[in-house]
Amino acid sequence: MTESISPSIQDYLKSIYSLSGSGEASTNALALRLGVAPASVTGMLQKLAALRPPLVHYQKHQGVTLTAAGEKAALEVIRHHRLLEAYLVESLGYSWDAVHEEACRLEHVISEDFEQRIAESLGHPERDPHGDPIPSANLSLPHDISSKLGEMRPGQSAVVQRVRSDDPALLRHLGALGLIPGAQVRALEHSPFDDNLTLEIASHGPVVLGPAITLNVFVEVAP
Amino acid sequence: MTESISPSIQDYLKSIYSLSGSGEASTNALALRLGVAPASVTGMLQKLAALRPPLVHYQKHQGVTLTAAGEKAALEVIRHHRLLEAYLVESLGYSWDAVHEEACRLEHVISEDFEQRIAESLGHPERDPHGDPIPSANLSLPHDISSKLGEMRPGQSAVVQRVRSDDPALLRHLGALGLIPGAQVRALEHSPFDDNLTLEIASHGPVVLGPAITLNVFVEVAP
DNA sequence: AAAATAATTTAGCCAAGCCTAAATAACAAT
DNA sequence: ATTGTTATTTAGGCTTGGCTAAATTATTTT
Repeated sequence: MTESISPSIQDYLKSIYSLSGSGEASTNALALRLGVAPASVTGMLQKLAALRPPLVHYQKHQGVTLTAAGEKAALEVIRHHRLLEAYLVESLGYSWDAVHEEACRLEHVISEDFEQRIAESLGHPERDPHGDPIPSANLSLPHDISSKLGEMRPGQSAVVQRVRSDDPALLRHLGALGLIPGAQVRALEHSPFDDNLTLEIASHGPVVLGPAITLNVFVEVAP
Repeated sequence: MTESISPSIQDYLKSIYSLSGSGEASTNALALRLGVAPASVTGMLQKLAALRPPLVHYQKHQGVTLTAAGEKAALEVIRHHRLLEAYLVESLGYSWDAVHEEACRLEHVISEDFEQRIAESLGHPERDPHGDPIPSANLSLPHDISSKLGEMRPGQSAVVQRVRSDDPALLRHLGALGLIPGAQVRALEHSPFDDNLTLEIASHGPVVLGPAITLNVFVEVAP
């Protein structure tokens, strides 16, 4: 029935899933994200499209998107990954900057039984430690209504929803600033040319943040 | 320095370790245990012996044993495996017959950090759910002084130490009998020809057990 | 000791996933 | 429209860890 979906394939599906949020994923972008030569990506895409059932829609030179089967497989891996991240933090005392790598290795090998048990022991959490939503057991995801921190303007208040980064150093930095999911923030000032944002973070001092940070933190702006 | 030790190599080392408890491991025995053709084993053994440092002592037609480096690597994997089995039972509510398969997949991918955290959270256990000793963090193992249940004779009492099996069905059966590590038993009768043993298991009725069982359960006989 | 059997090794092959180098297609700019 | 640039694909190879079939070595039996 379903051809075995190798760890490598799972990684491709994950990457295609996140890159094709905005349209189609390009060969180059995938190669960059996967740390692999573009030619290798082409080869794999051809293979994924030739599987029965196909996991991707692929036509030469036109990027790639997931089929329904591909998306299902991707969401299964993403659920594993995010549940694991939550479990590592909640139950084993990992810090949020150390979980990504471990989850990346574990996500390919845990059983559905394991998945269910950690989900249960965590009380079926809806978000991982970075604020990313965890696909439910039937693989549905809530609609995302957050906007970028960098789009806030002076006077607006918001709650941090999600931090998009796997870089331990950046995550530690954000943690030290208190810029973590749930944090209350208020925009104080915006510099038009460098796009810096001066931000007041509840229970921490005000800070000036560049776009490298503000474009990767997502917030829900207060009404 | 150390060439990367792939999951496949780890499996070979594990198998060589347990098979060479009694002397040297043969190509055929390894093939059988690993579920692989004998020719594949030969190929891998040649490779393991050619690594720098070599992981095995190997000479054509003469079986194989681990080098110091090979044994270290084997014990690391075994520590992972047994700690994981303990963790799955203690912290995630697995039954003892379901942990082997999961641990077999996880053992190759967990980090030293993960290992340390589960060891700590379990209070550095000395045995896994089947009674197998867990190598300590510095990879030492206690000397085993147990004997086979099948060697008990009427009148002797003992405590079950260890059950050697990965077969879920057998483990469930033993669990139902109460024949688990820690159980107190007394030999009532021994049939010389079929080697059956009639055993009284504390808090359970007496049962007659064949050698398929009694040779795979290890006990410490009371003085 | 020779022959039969069993165990092991060699030889040659395959699939998965990666690589580099060369060819081609798409896109942008004059 | 032609040229240059960039993105992508093709072609050919490599490594890992398997496989089968045939050859060889070891062991047992007669």
